[in-house]
Amino acid sequence: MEPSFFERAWDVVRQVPPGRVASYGQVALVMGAPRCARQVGYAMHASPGVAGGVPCHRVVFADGSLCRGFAFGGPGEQRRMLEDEGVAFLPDGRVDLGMSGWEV
DNA sequence: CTTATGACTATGA
DNA sequence: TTCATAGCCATAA
Repeated sequence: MEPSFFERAWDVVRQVPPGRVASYGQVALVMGAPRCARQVGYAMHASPGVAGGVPCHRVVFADGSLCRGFAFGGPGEQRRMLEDEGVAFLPDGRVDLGMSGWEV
């Protein structure tokens, strides 16, 4: 059985090390679909979660903002998890992609 | 087969 | 700077 688009997205997100965040477009680009950022977001929604090996909380918008209204345990929970891993946040409430962005 | 939806991104005002 | 709109494409019905 071939891995679905979602499973590939999960595989890429799974490669994101702790303390780093990747944008949906970044994940899509790595998986070979630079125009499928939205579908990556869909995959995160359908992801098994951190318990399933998919740190979807490390996936943020291209500008570093997080998805509000959708959290694992409650609002602000995603940000708390990232801060706990050492991700740098800006006073605007966005992630410092230039410092904690997923870069090899 | 077509239509509708959406955890996005880029662009314009 | 923020806000609004268009385009993009996989999945579900």
